[in-house]
Order: sequence, then C-alpha cells, then structure tokens
Amino acid sequence: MDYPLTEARKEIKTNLKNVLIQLEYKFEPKLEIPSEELGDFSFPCFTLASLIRKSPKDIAEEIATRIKKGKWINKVKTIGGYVNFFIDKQILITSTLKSIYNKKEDYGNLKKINEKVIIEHTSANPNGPLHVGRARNPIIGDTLVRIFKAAGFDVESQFYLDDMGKQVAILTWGLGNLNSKDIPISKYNKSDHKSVGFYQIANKLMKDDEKISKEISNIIKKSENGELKTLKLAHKAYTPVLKGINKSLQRINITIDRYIPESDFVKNKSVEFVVEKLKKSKYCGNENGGLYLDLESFGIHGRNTKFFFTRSDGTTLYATRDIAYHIWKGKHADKLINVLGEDHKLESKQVEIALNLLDVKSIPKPIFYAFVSMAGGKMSTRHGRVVYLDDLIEECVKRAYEEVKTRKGLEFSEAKMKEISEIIGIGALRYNIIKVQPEKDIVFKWEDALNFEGNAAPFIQYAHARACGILSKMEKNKGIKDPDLFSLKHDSEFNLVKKLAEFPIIIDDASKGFKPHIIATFLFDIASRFNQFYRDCHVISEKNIELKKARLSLVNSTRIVLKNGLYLLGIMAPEEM
RNA sequence: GGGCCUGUAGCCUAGCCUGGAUAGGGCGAUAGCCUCCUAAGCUAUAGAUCGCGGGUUCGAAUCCCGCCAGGUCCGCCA
Repeated sequence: MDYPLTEARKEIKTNLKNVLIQLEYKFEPKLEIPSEELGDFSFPCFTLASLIRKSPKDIAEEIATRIKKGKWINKVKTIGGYVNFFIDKQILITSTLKSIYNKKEDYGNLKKINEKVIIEHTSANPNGPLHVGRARNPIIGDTLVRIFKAAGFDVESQFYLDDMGKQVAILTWGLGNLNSKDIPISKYNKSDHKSVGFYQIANKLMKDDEKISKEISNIIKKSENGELKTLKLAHKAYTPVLKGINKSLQRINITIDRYIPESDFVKNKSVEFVVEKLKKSKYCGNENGGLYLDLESFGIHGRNTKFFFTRSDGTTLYATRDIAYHIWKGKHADKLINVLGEDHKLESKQVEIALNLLDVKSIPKPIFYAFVSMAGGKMSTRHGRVVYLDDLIEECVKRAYEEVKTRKGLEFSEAKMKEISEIIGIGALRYNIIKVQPEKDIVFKWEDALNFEGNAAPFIQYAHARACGILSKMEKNKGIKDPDLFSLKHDSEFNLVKKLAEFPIIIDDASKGFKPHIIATFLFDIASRFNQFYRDCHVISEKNIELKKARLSLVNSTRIVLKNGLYLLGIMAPEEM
C-alpha cells in the first residue's frame, strides 16, 4: 500500500495526464511542490505553452476546468501559468495519522527490496585515533547505512583495513623498537591514543635515520609479499588501535559489520589475477618493468596519466589491491557505495576505469566529503594542530552536561544528567556534521560545534521530549483510542501532519540521491512545526474530549516520526531533557 | 600547467543534478512573549549585487562559456 502523499500525487498525475490526452496535448507533465499557501502540488504550463504556442495562462485555465475532484483532489486553482492542486485536508490528516499509528517504528520505511548494498566507510589507517578532519566519514557512512536500510535495502557496512601499508609498518616498527618510557603520555586511557605515540616518534626518527627508514621499508616489502610472520606482527600492532577506533565509533552509535584486511587479497592471490588481466589490456604499458594503464583516453588529464599497478620489481600497489577488493565486493552485493575523502577522487576514478576494463559489472558509487579544517590552517598531527574525534566527543558531552545542569540540576539525579548529556552531546555532534552536504568545506569552530540552539540536534530532541511530556501526563486517561481525527482543524495541526506525511518521500529522496543531510533538514522542519502546534493547540487543557484525543494522537504521531527520523541519523531521542 | 569540488546577508546553510511564482532556514543583532502541556521554545524587525563577466531561454542561484578566490589531487605512497 502506498503512503498517503504518494497516493495523492499519483491521483493528481493520472488525472492531469487524462486531461492532457483529452486536450490532445502530447506532454509528460511534471508536478512541483509550491510554497504552502499556493497549493499542495502544482503544474507549470510554460514548457507546454511554448510547444503548442498558446499562452500559459489559457492552458492553465483550460486544464483546471477539466480536472475532476477525486479522493484527494479537493480544489484546483490557477495563478498565471500554473495549475495549483489542493488536496483534501481531512483525508490527508486521517490517512497519515492512521498510517503512523499502524506502522509505528516502521513508519517511513519503504518496502523491502531484495537488493544488497555494501557501504564502505571510515577505512582509516589504523595507526592512531580518528581525528576530526576525517570524522565526517563514519558519520556520513553510518547515516547512509541507516537510510538505505529504511529504504528497503539489505545493507552491510565494511571497513577496508589497510594492514600492509606504510602507516601500519611505521607503527609496527615503533612498537617493536621503541621504549614506552620515551613515548609521551596520552591524556586518554584508550588503546589507540596509547599507540599513536609510537607511530609519531617512529615517523620522526625515520626521517633522519636511513637505517630505520630501511627497516620500515623492509616491513612493507615483507607484508606485500604476504609473509605471514610480518603480517602477524602488524596485526598485533594495529589491533589495539582498531579497538580504540571502534570504541569511539560505538560511542557515537556506529558499528561496523565487517573489517576486510587488505592483505586478504594478497594471500588469496586475487591481486595477481588482477595484474594478469590488466596486463592484457590494450592500454597497458611498461616502464622499466613497472606496469601501468594509460588513462589519457579516459579523460584523466594532468602531468601524469599513467596509472601504475605494479612496481618495477613486480610487487603490487595499494590501488591494485583496492581493485581486487572491489571485484570481491561486487560479487557479494548489487550496489556498492564508498564514502571517501576528496583526496581519493583520482584513485577512485582510476579504480573505476580499471574495473570497467576488467568487465566488472558493479561499479562503486563514491560519496566524497571535504575535509574539516581548523580556522587558521590545516590540521596536522605534527604541529599539535589536531583535534581528535574523542576530543570533540568529550567536549560536546561536557558542554551538554553543563547545559543540563543549569536547566535541570535541581530536578534530575546526577546519573540521569550524565545519561541525558551523553545523548544530547553525541546528538549535537552527529547532527552538526550530517546537516551539511558532504562536499562543502567545513572550518571547525568550537562555538558552532557546541551551539545547542536553533538548527541543531537538541532542538529536535527537545521537541521529542515535549511530546513525551504531554503523553506521559495523559497516560492515565484512556487516551488515543479511536480519536475523531476530523476535529483537527487548526492550521498548525494541518501543517504538522502534512510534514509528517512527507517522511517516506524524504527517505526515498535521501537514498536515491545519496543525500543524508536532507533527513536533518526534514527533522528540523518537523520539530519547528511541532513547536508552533505546541504554542497554538493545547492538549491537556483542551475541554473538547474528541479534539483532545485527536491532538493526543497527533502528538504521539509526531513523537514517532521524530524518533524514527533521529534514529536514521544515529541520534537518540530522550523522553525528557 | 591540468583535473575535480566549493563560493548564497556579519557568520553558517537549503535550493543547483531535473531552469519557473516573493531565494527558504539557522546563528548573531534589535524588540516582545513564562499565574497556561519543558523558554534548549515562540513572535516580530533589520540584514542578499545568489563570487565576477558574458551567453542560451518567455524565464537563470539553477544550464553553457570565460575569469577570480578557497579546498583537493596530479608518487613505481597509502
């Protein structure tokens, strides 16, 4: 069964199409959503007008007079060259609230489809804790995971684990050769923070000492050759780091289904297979033994169009293994999504071309995000200009705690304040990152990150808590059983319901367009309209019992949509705050 | 030098793919609203050459071309 607004749109479109056929206009109409007061759906006649050489205004009127009223179509009005459709408010109210009441936490979700999607995200080098520069990655990734699940897909999240690269090699060397006395003490009692010092010092030493540099190169070489002993050492080195990263992710409600080590593709020889096949490509060239694809004819320009996939000594490169990984992924899913920093754009393109040359069907859809920088320059571990994800989490929660304490210090217990500030702080953090489209640069400022008012998660959580407040006060009354929904007549009520009705469409748009941020905007809108309703339409003090019940039902529906929506963003919905 | 992304009020941002009706919001500012369901809220006011210049179109923030600024990449690194 369709959701109410989808059904309404269908009816209007069918009706409109029929009228166009009647008038013998061959034209595929496109419906728009106008601003509220103009109507619910709108058909602009301008394009059609230029085709048949008639004035848009005349066409609009011609069409409007022929549109029949239906279950949904209540009124048709023309303004200039527009045909504006008004849908029946009562039908929308009753069908939407019933739909929410029936589906509950399932409301908004689209029909299950038998399609598997693998979303690769985070995939950070396991040499230290996650920092804010890349913090968009897990948040965008996890939000996409949740959105695609809601859109009916079978979703698996994957972390591609670079266990044989330079970064892990440096860490491995550091842990094997440095004395923990010489490592600066971390302020966090977390395994990733404890390890990163070894990496940093080793990194520094390597630059001045050729011997060390050579030893590290050796580690890399050995792991590339698939030498198990070295890979085991590396595994031992990065595992605690990964554990720490995982812990941070868990705290912001992110779990990764599967970690895929890069070395797997060396061990199972699938990289060799990739090399063998690419060798046969007509774009393959050889430079002193190193093999490359010439990508000039694929629109790759710049100083160097050569995409090397082996070194002169025959060993493979990161990108080669990435190709093997993607071939493997493609066999296990119908759709692939990769969340990547914008620095991976070229590499991603190269892999895509290679996959095409290898006749691989499933080409990944990359979602690129711009880095988070700090006011005054780039983030850099060396210059101490780094803010870790853990720093950000701590600061957000701490600030949330202060807010909770000033507001509810007398009312809530210490434990409750702690619990709520965790929910609010984490929510604010995730929301702040997801509300902006990924490709936009973000300059990190504490004032912005810690602002809990306006377009921020606490605003939405607050609306949810308010709704819960009303419901809990009314619990003793019989409540929502068989409310007469026709008694909802106030504009604020209708405006809210109309927005609630859009939820499934928003999920559809967000998944089809890979746009997690529109969920955030939508929820802000709901919360905003709920606050207006809250102002205009009192529930508890309402004397008319039928109206009171109907409003209660609306409050409960709003609560459900807010909760479901926040869930998509990985944000908890507190019942009080 | 070349490729890709971004440029919307003091600050942040939606809309751009798929051109359409007065460019939506938020922060900050100013002025109001708690004997009434949580004021992390609500209402109002001020604030925009949609980076700049051309073009296409009945119509351009949106499409095309050129330029400017910022980010990012152009390793037999990962």
